[in-house]
Amino acid sequence: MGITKSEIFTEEQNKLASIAKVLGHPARIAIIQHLIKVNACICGDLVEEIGLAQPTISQHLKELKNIGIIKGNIEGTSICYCIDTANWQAYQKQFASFFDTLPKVKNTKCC
Amino acid sequence: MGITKSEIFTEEQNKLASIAKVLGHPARIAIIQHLIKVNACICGDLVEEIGLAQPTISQHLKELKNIGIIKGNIEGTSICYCIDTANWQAYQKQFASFFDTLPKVKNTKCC
DNA sequence: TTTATTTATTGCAATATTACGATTAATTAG
DNA sequence: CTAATTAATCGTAATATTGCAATAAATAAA
Repeated sequence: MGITKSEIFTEEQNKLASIAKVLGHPARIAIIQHLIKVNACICGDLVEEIGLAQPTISQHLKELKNIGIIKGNIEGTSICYCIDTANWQAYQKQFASFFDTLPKVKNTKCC
Repeated sequence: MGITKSEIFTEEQNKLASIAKVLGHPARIAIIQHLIKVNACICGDLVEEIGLAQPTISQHLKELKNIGIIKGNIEGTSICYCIDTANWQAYQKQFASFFDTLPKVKNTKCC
């Protein structure tokens, strides 16, 4: 069906999955890494840097903006994008605590 | 096109994205969380616990196994699944260092 | 060997994603 | 106002994902 049954999962599970999903594309990872590297830049810079068409980069930026991991500021005819630090740190914590839930002790039951 | 241009990205970007992509579905988050909770269990348990059809759970298990975040051990007619601790910790570090690349200082350029 | 149990695979329908050309805003410069 | 610049949106093609019924495979129990 191609449609996720989100209603059978907790809000926490859906939220974490939706963030992971957005991070689940190399172009979006590359966009984030470049934004961190240069602090802030415009869409056209990312088009050059990454090598995808402008509408494609614009679409990826939209998804990153949707979950709030980046934000854009209008500057004349262009839009200056950068990481949304507050949300970044919140997501950092969410992933950290997700990975931290695994006990450090060895499995005994099987595996 | 629905096809990702992986060749224009670094191996690191593709790897991180592919892990995030697998984590980008609430059913797979739920499977992981249940495996951590009960240490190890079989496919049938997850079908009951999560409420998706057996082939669907089996497919999600396959994707989790593909990136090595879980592993399965044959036990009679059933297969005992659990977290692959070594890979788990490797991925934990990868995500941690990804999130850590953002400097803690304030943006000055824009945003 | 037959039956039961458990999981994987196949095949399919519905929907989502990725990518881009063409076009449309929106703003600035002249 | 007009032209130039920049980014968003629209439309569309190709492919991927999600989910499940039906079936197959693999092992254990009788």
